[in-house]
Amino acid sequence: MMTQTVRTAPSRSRTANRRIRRKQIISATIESINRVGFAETTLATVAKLAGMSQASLIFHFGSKDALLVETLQFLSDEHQAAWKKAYAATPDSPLARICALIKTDFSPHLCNRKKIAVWQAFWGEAKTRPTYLHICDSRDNERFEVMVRECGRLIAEDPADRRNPEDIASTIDGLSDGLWQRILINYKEFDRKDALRTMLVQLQAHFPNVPGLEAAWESAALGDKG
Amino acid sequence: MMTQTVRTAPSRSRTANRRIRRKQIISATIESINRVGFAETTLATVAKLAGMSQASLIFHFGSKDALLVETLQFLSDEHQAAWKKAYAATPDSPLARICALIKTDFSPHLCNRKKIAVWQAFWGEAKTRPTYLHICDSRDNERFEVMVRECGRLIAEDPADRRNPEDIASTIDGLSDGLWQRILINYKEFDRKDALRTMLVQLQAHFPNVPGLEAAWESAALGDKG
DNA sequence: GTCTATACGGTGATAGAC
DNA sequence: GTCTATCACCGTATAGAC
Repeated sequence: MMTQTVRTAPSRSRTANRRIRRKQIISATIESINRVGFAETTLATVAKLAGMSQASLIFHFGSKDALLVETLQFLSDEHQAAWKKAYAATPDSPLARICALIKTDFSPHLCNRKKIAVWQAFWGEAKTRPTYLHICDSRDNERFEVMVRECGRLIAEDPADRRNPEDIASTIDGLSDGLWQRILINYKEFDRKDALRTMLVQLQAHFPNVPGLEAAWESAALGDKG
Repeated sequence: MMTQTVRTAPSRSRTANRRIRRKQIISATIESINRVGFAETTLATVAKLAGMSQASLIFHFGSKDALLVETLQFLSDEHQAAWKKAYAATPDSPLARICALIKTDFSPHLCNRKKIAVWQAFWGEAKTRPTYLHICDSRDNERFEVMVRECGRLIAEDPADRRNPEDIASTIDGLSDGLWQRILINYKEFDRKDALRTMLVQLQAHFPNVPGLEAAWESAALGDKG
């Protein structure tokens, strides 16, 4: 049963090819949702963008529904990997970490009209598709918990500060989501940089007496690469 | 050519019936998007909920696309009428008006999972449908301008306050949008009342030295009826 | 105005050659 | 694994009776 270890190279290359193909198809799905929308995305539109036949999509994913779920999962994993990487690369200071988490959300790699359009499309379908709802909910919750913890630590630095960390984290994460939407809808007057400035304004309002907030904000990397 | 003025009553009743029918169909469309989602909403699902044939829907709206556009327009008009009514019914104080605008957004009549699901569905399709984009953009912009003006007046009450009213208004409106989304996705842990509390937390952060903020917040009506 | 019946194109998925 | 050909089904919209 274990003799296949003699030659693993071909097997590795096979699964590598498999992953590359799947990634190609998922990218084409994202591109299709971006160009023609979720409701108009069909196997035909995806196959054309991926440069292969509809039958190949079914071969690799089993069904259109499964492809869409895996596309959403890909975006969710990408987002999670990005903020976790930025978090890990940031010194253990609540202020620095809050800034890093926020800035990651608005890095060009994650925050562009194409990706936002696709996220928005999945959110729009989430209520009637339990699988989507679960993926979207998990994405938000894990990051929210980290944000609550860091806000709690920052608040605790001032013993007189009695605010609830969850409330502060809710305004931060909530504003992130709302500004993403505004970038998509009101793109002629509001872009990524406007959103970053707005996030800083809110942060300053929450922590007017914390020294070095602007410095921490400026020095936080955008964390461009996922 | 003008003799039909002799009897306008039947004509009025005809157009009244027409409006009632159209309203019925739009309500059924909202219900369908809420139940089966935008992508799965068909003339068949709407017709069944409306209790009439598919041909009747086409007769009244011309096409499925036109019906969807008019449904979005209906929601937009409803939202606009609600905040304008609340605004008009509020004393001419910037603080009271800001509170009224915020609270209207979270009144049960506008802010429930059914309506949010439908808005979210249209936002998800907005990027690829210029008509949707235009309606959504107009909805946001007009309210935003009022919010900017009232924030400006409130800021001006303190001559030392040099903040930009647009930035403050962006955080308020942006958070409203983000919390709507969270109510939809994370409904088990976050509802309308949580959202209202979160909005107040942000407002307090922006205006910690404004006297009577909590009182103004409490006395602002929810503006339940559109 | 509202219905039933239907035209017609496009949809996801399968079969089978290579 | 990937393709072409094909299937059964469902989508919007129309025609025409009432």
